[in-house]
Amino acid sequence: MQEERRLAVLRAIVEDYVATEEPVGSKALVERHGLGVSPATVRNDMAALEDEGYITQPHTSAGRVPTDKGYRLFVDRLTTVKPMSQAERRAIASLLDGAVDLDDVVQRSVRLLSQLTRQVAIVQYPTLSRSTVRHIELVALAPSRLLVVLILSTGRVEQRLVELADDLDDAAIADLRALVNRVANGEVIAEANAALAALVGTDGPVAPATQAVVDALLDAMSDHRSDERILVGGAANLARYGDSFDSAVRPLLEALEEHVVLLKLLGEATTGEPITVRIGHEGPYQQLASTSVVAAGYGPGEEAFARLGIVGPTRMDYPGSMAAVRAVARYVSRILDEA
Amino acid sequence: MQEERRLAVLRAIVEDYVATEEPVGSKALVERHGLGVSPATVRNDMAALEDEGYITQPHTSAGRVPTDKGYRLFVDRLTTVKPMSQAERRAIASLLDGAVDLDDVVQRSVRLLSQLTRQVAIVQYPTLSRSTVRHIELVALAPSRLLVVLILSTGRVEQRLVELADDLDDAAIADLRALVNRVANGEVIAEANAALAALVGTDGPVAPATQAVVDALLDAMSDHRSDERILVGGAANLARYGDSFDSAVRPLLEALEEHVVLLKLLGEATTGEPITVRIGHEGPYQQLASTSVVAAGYGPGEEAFARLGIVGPTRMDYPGSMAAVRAVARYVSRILDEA
DNA sequence: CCTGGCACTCGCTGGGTCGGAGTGCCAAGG
DNA sequence: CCTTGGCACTCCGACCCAGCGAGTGCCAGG
Repeated sequence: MQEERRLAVLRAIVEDYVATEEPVGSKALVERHGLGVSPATVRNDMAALEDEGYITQPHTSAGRVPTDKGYRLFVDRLTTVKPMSQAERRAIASLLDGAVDLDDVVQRSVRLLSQLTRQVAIVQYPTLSRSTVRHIELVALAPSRLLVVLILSTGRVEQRLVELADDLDDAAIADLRALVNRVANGEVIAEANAALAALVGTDGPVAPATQAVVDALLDAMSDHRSDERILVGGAANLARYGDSFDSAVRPLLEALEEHVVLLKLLGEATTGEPITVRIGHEGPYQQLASTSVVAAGYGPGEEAFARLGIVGPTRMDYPGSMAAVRAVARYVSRILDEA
Repeated sequence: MQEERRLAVLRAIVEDYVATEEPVGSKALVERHGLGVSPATVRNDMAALEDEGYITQPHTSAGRVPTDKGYRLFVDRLTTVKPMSQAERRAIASLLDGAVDLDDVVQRSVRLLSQLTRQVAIVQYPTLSRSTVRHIELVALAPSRLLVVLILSTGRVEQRLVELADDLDDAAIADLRALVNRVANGEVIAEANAALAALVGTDGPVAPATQAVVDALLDAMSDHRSDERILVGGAANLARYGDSFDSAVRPLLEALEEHVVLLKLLGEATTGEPITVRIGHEGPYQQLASTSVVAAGYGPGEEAFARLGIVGPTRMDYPGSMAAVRAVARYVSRILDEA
């Protein structure tokens, strides 16, 4: 069955090219992999694969290199996400279990991912949108200064400083605290937002202090920064790119600063598949044509409410990266479940 | 006065080399700077400067390049930190004034510094050690689950989740809250730490809930991570290094991941001078021999309690970098003063 | 002490050669 | 019909070599 062998040849090409970073020729291929056929046969297959657009040669009379389309086929049909070894699982679990709070979980995840895959890792902070209000605290710093602290179910804490026009005594603060907590506690952000807005939106006059505190809360909740926050790590791995500095490292280095771009990369396909792979040109960013993204959603329960992943050269170890990303996403989800 | 002219020659060499990134020869020097002497004269001066170790030639019959010692002399004696332009000051002020909390201040500072200097920027989060306890909040998430929130004067918020062996009612929680706040509020971290420790250190039996809460607080306060936290930004500027990828970019990229190393770089000379410059080899890290650090302390009041700065190639615009670092440090200090 | 002149050094550039890896094609064999 | 060995061809990359030019060091004269 020659169709099957052709796919085996493609797989071999991808694996060899990923390993050696050099165009792979027919002779080396039959030697390194036990294909059981002659180089000439492989050459025929390679010609066919090239016709179909799965591989290409950098120049006449050089070996073959996988195209983006070739990687795509490899990822979709020629590989299964290999499970992590027992030791790796333990390492992941022990590192993540030591986290003390949400920020720490995110930081550790980034480090973990970048070390496991030896690529640049990206972890999005859990978005506010699906979390609920756990508690609102008002602290009087001075008679006319109030610290408003918003604690969310994801463990995120937002704070705002409020200057009041007139002084408030403890009882008034307690009343206000009780009021906002009664209205907002346990609600999803959007609901809490609406409820608080309604509180001051009624016709009757509203105490200026209430107004100020509610404003601060609305500001903290609608804070888009939190939705867009991500953490990047492992940039040192870019140093291993070796060649192709201009074509790959430079644009990526620039993209890493643009968190909005990274979010788009991570979030391109939020639905369906548990793990998504974007390869090379498959995306709106021409400058990132030679980089790939492996990402997965994570979050407590079934619903993924934030994403994490890695970014690397198209020439990367996809099975390994996918396994690492999936494993870390699972463990982080579990941690969040427990919290 | 030939001594003076020699220094002028050194200054001209540094400036030209920084601008062109190429060894500078005697002829180009007299043309680009109005030195008023002939190339031959400059050559004599250059020979003398080379004897003294301030400049060197990459190979015979090439132009001269400043040595670390030459940069040092340049920074110490040949340059004054030029004040920022009015427009730049306004830009700094307006960008930093928009910050909503401490994290935001740090993030904006990094962005600002990296944009102003076009180098990699590093900002250390204010250390806990000199901040005071503003408020401690206890939130009952469930009868046996308590969220402990520690709010510090610097605006930092630490939180810990505490699982209690037995349930606590609201009154008990209120009592406990009042107790820890009475003991710790307004105290410097170290004092609060001691006071809290004393609370459970006495001979008499202590309620397990109190013990658990105090443990969580002590943990949060002694948290060394906070002392070591820094934010890095502007790594994309590394792409401009162009040449010397292996010698400069790679080790620096690796160092950027090692926050401990960065802290050492930033903190090397905490005292004395308002702004410190480490040039090339002047430090324990051989791999960073071709990078320089410009850093300054910042903090409310007179005392600097954290540092910020930039990292770049030894071949950098020192006057500009120093001006930017100093300006940002001042503005951040002012912001913290107000908060 | 500065300056013009002069011989010298040495890295960089461009052209030309050569070897080797790899290909495509073809004819023969299973 | 697929596979295989053979063979001519292509083309990259390494190597060598010469010429150029920027820059230097030194010296003698002002």
